[in-house]
Amino acid sequence: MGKIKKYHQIQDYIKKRIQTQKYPPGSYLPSENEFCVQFGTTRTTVRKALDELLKEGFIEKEHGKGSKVLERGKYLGLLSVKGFSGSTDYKVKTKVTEEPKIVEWDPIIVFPLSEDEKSSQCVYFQRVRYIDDKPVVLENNWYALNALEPIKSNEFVEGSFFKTLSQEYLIEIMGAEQELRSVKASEDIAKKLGIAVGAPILHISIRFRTSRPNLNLYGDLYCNTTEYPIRNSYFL
Amino acid sequence: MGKIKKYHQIQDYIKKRIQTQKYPPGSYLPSENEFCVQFGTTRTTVRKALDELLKEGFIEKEHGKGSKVLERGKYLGLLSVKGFSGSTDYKVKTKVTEEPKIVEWDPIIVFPLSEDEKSSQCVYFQRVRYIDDKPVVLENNWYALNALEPIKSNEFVEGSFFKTLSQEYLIEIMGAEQELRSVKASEDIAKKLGIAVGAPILHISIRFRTSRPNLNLYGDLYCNTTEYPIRNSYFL
DNA sequence: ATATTTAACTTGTCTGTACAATGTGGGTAG
DNA sequence: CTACCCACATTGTACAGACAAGTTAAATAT
Repeated sequence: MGKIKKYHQIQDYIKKRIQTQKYPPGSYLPSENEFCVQFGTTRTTVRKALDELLKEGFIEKEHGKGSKVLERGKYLGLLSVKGFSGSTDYKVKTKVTEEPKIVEWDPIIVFPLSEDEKSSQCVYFQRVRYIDDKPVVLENNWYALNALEPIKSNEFVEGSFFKTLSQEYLIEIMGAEQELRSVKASEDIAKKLGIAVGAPILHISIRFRTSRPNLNLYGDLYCNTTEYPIRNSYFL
Repeated sequence: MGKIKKYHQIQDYIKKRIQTQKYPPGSYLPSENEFCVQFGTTRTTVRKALDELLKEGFIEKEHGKGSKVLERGKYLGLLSVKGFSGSTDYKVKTKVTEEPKIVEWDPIIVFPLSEDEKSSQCVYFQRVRYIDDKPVVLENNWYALNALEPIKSNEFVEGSFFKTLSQEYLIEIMGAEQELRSVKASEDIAKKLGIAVGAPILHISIRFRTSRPNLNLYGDLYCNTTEYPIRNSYFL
């Protein structure tokens, strides 16, 4: 064997089939013994692969039953508007207010760009999130053009940019850094969120790290938290 | 063997020695083979125990060298003031403005209390965090009296409440939920943080889950983010 | 028909072994 | 003295097998 690790091959094989919905969320993977036969290996190695997928949040294991495929993107630790995921209390709608287009980097991004990113132009788009038909979050996004092609918003899988990355490009979010500030709403933001100028607004700057080496996603969010606070939970 | 799992015994043994500083941060654990001899088992089992400690963030492994004890509380996902941990750019000081005392639950806590907690009184204390001698964070904390005795602030290990929990009571933080709001500073808060009334302030409500079954720690924080934004990063 | 038992299948724990890959320090050759 | 090499300790990967524990559905007994 060269440098390729067997458990890593198995892990990637299964991950790819999950991402492309060949193992859809909620379904059970083939049993460990079936994978052993398929890959001509032992349970130790198959279990190592499944353990990795467990840590990455792709599957969950049920003693005596099997390994179940999870809905990816219940992002642990990711900030989300209270009631966003799972809860059906609120109707969340997203409107793309600026179609993805190629522009220069915006100096508003607080994170230092890599040389690779600086040398490239970037793709920018803007969305507004509505809850109960009221605008709550204004979201700006950027990424380097040389790391990922522009994606038209009407090509978004189920209207979601992140789902598109996972299912169409096999790119996963590996982590993120965020900076939070409480600021007064500017005239422009106040107008877009339908609030008074000077009202307290939560400003969040995010850098998402992805599984594609040179691809970072940058976000700049403005949240009206008076009615819907931002939630964040993490475990382990 | 009954129901006790061998790897769990080893895991707990090592964890306890880390918590009580018998394996201090930065040091290396005995090798896997040494643990094998000590516990009369095989490397597979020892490695399983170490894997768990790895996931819990107690150790980190270095190929060819050994397992190094980590400083606990490089809080994955926990909100921290930019530059707080590790960075020596800022001098962070903490002042206890309200000594731990027994009071009734404050209705400001946004999380629902358990029946067990409601039936108990609670311990309350307040601290102010200073960076470069300027007040930046006002922090209120509560926990149920029937889950943990009151701890005097002069008994805090290195002035830290969380270090005290870990080292003196072997209680670890298992996770947390947070709610973030951008609000206007009230008169009281403005005075304590030395800012103007009505200035935008980041209000964070936290519930920490701990390894002690009935113990939750509740926090209510007010942050002046104009100079020092709040940072939050997570990975995996 | 209903309740119980059994068998088959699944994941979880553990033993024992072997070799690969990495890091360290000492010895050797230049 | 320096640079290289080698033996050694450590963690990483993988194999093969055994039994425990939880789940499910079919077979059996009532």
